Order: sequence, then structure tokens, then C-alpha cells
Amino acid sequence: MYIRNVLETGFGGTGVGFPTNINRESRMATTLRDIARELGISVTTVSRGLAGYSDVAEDTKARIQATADRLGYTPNLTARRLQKRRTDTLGFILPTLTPRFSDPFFSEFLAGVGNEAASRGYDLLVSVQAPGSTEERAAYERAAAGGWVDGLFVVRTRVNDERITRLCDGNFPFVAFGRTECDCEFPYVDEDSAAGVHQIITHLVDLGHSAIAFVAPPSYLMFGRYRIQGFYEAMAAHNLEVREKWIIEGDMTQRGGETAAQSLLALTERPTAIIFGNDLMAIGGMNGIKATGLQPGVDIAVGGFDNISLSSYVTPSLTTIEQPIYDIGQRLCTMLIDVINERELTERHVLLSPTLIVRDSSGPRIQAGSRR
Amino acid sequence: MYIRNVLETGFGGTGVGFPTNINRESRMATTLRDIARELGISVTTVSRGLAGYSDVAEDTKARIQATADRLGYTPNLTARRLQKRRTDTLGFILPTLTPRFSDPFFSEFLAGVGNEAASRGYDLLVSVQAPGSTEERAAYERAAAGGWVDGLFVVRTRVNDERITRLCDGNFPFVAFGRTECDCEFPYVDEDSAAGVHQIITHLVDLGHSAIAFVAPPSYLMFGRYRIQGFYEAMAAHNLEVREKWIIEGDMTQRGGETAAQSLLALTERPTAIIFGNDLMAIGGMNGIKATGLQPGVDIAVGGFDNISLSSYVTPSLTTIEQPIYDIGQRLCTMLIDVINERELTERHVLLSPTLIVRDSSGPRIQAGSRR
DNA sequence: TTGAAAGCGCTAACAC
DNA sequence: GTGTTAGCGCTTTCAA
Repeated sequence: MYIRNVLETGFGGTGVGFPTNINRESRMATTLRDIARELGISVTTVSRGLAGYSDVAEDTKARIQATADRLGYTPNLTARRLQKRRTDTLGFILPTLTPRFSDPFFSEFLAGVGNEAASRGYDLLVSVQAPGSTEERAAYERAAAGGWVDGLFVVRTRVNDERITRLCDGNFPFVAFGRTECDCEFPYVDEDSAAGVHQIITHLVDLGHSAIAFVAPPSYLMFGRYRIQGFYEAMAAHNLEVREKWIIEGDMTQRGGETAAQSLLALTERPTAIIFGNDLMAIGGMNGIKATGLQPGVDIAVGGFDNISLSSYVTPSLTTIEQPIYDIGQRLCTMLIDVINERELTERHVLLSPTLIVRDSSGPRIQAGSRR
Repeated sequence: MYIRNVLETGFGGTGVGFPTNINRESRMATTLRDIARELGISVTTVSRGLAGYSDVAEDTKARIQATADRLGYTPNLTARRLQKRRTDTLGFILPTLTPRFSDPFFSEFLAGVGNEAASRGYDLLVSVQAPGSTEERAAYERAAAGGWVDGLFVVRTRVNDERITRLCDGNFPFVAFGRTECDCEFPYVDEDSAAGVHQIITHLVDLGHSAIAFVAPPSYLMFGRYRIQGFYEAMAAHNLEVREKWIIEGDMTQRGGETAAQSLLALTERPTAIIFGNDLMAIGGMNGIKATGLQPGVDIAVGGFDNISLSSYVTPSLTTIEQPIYDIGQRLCTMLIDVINERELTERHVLLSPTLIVRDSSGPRIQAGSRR
């Protein structure tokens, strides 16, 4: 009726092109009611016809479908969500250390999650928040309150992760990439970081190294913790001395790796090999090494962690531990959807065995003590 | 009442711990009605009190707020959205060429958009779809139908971009990173790619190069088109001959750059310089060059495009054209929010001037004809 | 200053 | 098979 009036009293007279500001009006979406009115049947029947219920006559169904198509009907998701009390949306709160971050970790994870979500009919809501910030907490609070998203992905788990305790307390559906030391049980996928460090250290020892330094990920991150622990264990297992000066905490960025490498090389007693907590730092670190006039892979062995796609394209190519981020994203997505739908998970706790990728940066076999 | 029954007939008897499956129930969120009932006032008043309307008595307001806090009230966004007919959500359909993509472009853009969106109170809905696929089309169709998101970001615009024509036709709010050749007007931010190619070619010419090859971005992408055009123009401006064999279309990945470089070097008449359509290809390309025994930055000059954060960390460091992706994302986000709220944009069409970043890969000045 | 009523668009229980 | 009724949780006239 309202619309009728508008059309009838159009300023331009009939047949004359409307000014563009009419567009807003014309964008009024068709609803079930429009179809119902058009066909002279009830909204309910239209709803069920479209949903393919068996208790709707075949020919009514066909007529409904036809007018729906003609009118370009698309269901109003918001209304449907309100009614069904689920959003069919998965949430992902990206913990970015710096605002202008650019970590391949996230884009790869996003791809894995996103593809899987799309193919399962779920949307993905992404929020960018600094780890530990008030805003981050607020975002989790909002999620846990319900109605925002049906479930959450938690990545880069922290040693004492209040995000996770919060979600556990609220009994909100979520899955995590990584474990924690919190006292709660939740579904996760993680890579056995400690085992990864073991592998790379064994590799370096095999090559003749014993003076091995470690540029660790932040220790508040659970995988940082595991990698550091793994470092100590592996060194002990090989009867190697660990010098505290040879362990530096990095910030996961290239820049951080560069600085760390340089301060390591500025020591009077230099290591002959450096393991970096992630590939980004390793790549930056190799630059730092070059800047001091040494050659990574020749004068200093370098190892990374993650096997990001660029790691085979740097010079020297990076020896690293593979972490199948894309697959983990995909898998976590499947798990989360199962959790949301209260299906039993076949595996609630997945611990993946890492693979060592040997490339050039770890260099050839050396004679003990042959380095400067 | 329903719940009452459940509680009253609980199997365990009173005082006995409930089985964990009760949690689902306990997660029932507090609504306005709960607060209203608690206070013995109407839902309307609660709603307005919380919204801070001036026509609610100060002390009622305070009491409302207090119980809201106590009960841990969070508004049900879905209900609010249905009522307000806006989602406060921005959409971003990520066109990933390969499923397991890892393009720093996207994570940086996402960071820019995401931070801005968060600070403006908007959510970001991300969907991952192969460019040109049926699914991608469906996603845009759904968006244009309304109710899914309030506005869209379109990135990596295509020469003939049906996403854009669709959105224009439907008069749906969106902004684009890039222009198109479609016959419609829309708000965008773009970098002057042609000017960028000009700069890098001038730089190479200054260094003594004349045999310049180009590994172009896909020509269906608008910025690919511009960069190719820019290449021809700049070569013409410098009176340089363009050999068709020296122009190869790449796929924007490292692998693609590597292959392209190798086929270029396999020619009997080799270029002395190669410009790549983006940094990822340039990095891969440098690897391809090394694989044939030549040194990028010494035997062959290399230029990239984008200035991704890794480009200063590869060896040799990459001479490239800067593209401030993060800032563009931020700016586009502001624009989109303005479009959604029907505010006049100060600038509907932004064309940024690129900056040349000279590093090592373009090498030193050469004598004409001094290369093998 | 507060409340009753209507409605956003959809689905579902329950008649008929 | 189809329609009636109710309701998801919220906002917003309009009266009181």
C-alpha cells in the first residue's frame, strides 16, 4: 500500500525514467509473503514448498518455485537465523601482533578453514584483534554470549589462555590450533613441536654441529613453550651444552629474526648453527647473518619452522619443519562443525608428527671446530 | 515452564551434580525480557534504558544497567539486525586462484580492512571462492540480494567484471580495489600501475638496459592489463623494441615466476632484465634464474611489483614498486562505510601514485651489450 | 516517564 | 495438502 502510493504519485509522471535515488526502494527484497500473495496461498505453504517438504502438493511446489525464481527470491538469512537460533557462521579472531602484519600463517589457515566452511555451507566471520587486548577479550565475550557465531577457532594458543578458559566456562563450541596448560578439556589439533625441534637438532648434530642457538617464539605462546622445552630436551639427549646467551626470544617477524641473529653473532662465543622458531624469523635471520658478512648455509647453519611457501624460494633455501597449516585449518573446520552439531568427534585431540625438510640453509657436514 | 519441568524431574535428585549435557541449557542467553521480568518493568523500557534514551528515568536506567550486568546480558545481534534491517557486517569474497593459496596481498589487505572495520563497529564476513566459479557468482548473488552483509569489497578487479556489473545493477553498496572496463560508475581506490611500470623501466633504462622482458599478471585482471599497457607505452617512450617472446603471462605465484624466468632464459635471444608482475613471481623468478646458473642482480636485472614485506629479505633484495595494500584496505573500508550510510564520498575515485623502491635485484649500471 | 502493540521475515506445532 | 497461530529478540511508533 505504501509502495503503491509512492509509485502512483511518482514525480516524473508514468513512463518517465526515475531519478537514481529510487534505487534504494527498488532494492527491497522479495519475501515469502510476496510469493504467497502472488499465488494467493499462505506463507507457511510457500516456506515449506521451498524447503521441499513432502506434504506440499507437487504442482503447488512447482508454482511456488516458479514465482520465487521470477521474483528473484532469496531467503532473508537474518530472519531465518533468529528463528532457528543458529547463525551458520564460524568465527575466527585473528591475533595480530602488529597492526600491519603479514604472516603467511594466517592466510594459509584462512584458506583451509574458508574452503572447508564454504563447502559445508558455513560463513566465516573474521575479526582482527591484538592478542591480550581489551578488544580481543570483548570479542570473545561477545562470542561466548551466543548469537554472534555458532563456534570459534582459537589459534596460537597461549600457555595460560583466558580465551580458552572463558569459552570452556561458557561451554561455547570451539576448537583450537594448539594446546594449553589450562585446566580444561577441549578439542584441538596440534603439531608435536618438541618432536620437530628434536628432528632439526638431530639433523644439525649429524652435520657435526654442537654449538646450537635458538631464536624462540614468544614463551607466552604454547608452541613457543613446547619448542623451547623441546630444544632443551634434545640438546640434553645429545649431551650438548645449552648456553643461556644462545637462547633469544623473538617476535615471529622477519625484523625480529634479523635482530636476534645479529645479536647472536655479536657474541664472543658464536654458535655454529641457529634454529629459528618460525620461517619468517629464519628468513630475516639469514639476512642478518649476511649483513655481518657471513654466509648462512656455509658459515652458519640455519633452521626454520613452518615450511611456508616462500621458504624454498629464499637463498639459501630453508631447512625447516613442515607444518601443514592448510590441512590443519580444514580439519579443524570439520571438527568445529561436528562440535556445533553435537556429533561425537572421532578424535578430540590430534597431535601431528612433524616432517623435517632438509634444504640448503643447514649446510653440509662440518668438521667439529672448523668454524671461525 | 518447560525448563521448570526438566529441572523438577531431574534424574539425579536435588543437590546431585548434573551430567554435562545440561550445559547446553545453561547457555541460554539472557534477553531483554529476563531483565524486564526481574525488574517488573516492560521490555520497551529496558530496551530504551540500555540504549540510553533520555526519556527513561535516571534511576530506572541505573537499575536496568545493573541487572543487565549482573545477568550478563548481551544483545542478540540477529534479532537486532532483523529489526534494523542492517547487519553491520562487511563482506569480502576472496578470489583465490589455487585452493592452498598464500598470497601476502590478502593477509595485508585483510589486516587493513579488518582493523578499520573493528574500530568502526563492523564485522567482517570472509568467503573464499575461486575467481569466476559458480560458487563465486552465487556468493555475489546472495550478497546483492541483500540481508547477508551491508556492503562488499571487490578486489583484483577484472577487465570485464561481472561481479561489479551485478552489484551495480542491483545498486548494492560496494567499493573496489581497482578499476574495470565495465560501463558503470563505482567508488574505487587503485594504484597507477602503468605509471609504476614506467618508473621501473626508466630505472632499468638508466642502468643501461634495453632488452627488457615482462612476466605479466593474468590479462583478465585489470591491473594486469594496465601493467601490460604500461609496459608497451614505456618501452615505446624509450624507443625500445618489444619482443613478443619476451612477454609471458604468469599466474602470480612463485612457481609461475620460476617457470616463466626459465623459459625466458632458454631463448636464444635473452633479455638482460626481467620485470615481474608481482613480487611473488619475482621471488620465484630469481630462483629460476639462479637455477640456470645466472645471478639475479648481476647477470640479469630483476624488478617486482607490490613491495611485500619479504621482498627486502630475499637475496638479492628486490627492486620493486610499492603498493600500500594495508592503507588501501583501511581507506576502502572507510569509503564502504560511508557508501552504506549514504554519505557523500569526498573522493569516489582514488588513483595512487606508485613509488619505486630500488634495491639490489636491479643491479648496477651496465655497459650496453656487456651481457652474455 | 513508562507500557502496549505491532512488526522485521522466517519456521514449526498443530489443527483442519 | 494447506492454513492458523505463535514466536524467535529486538526496536519503535503511539498512547497513556
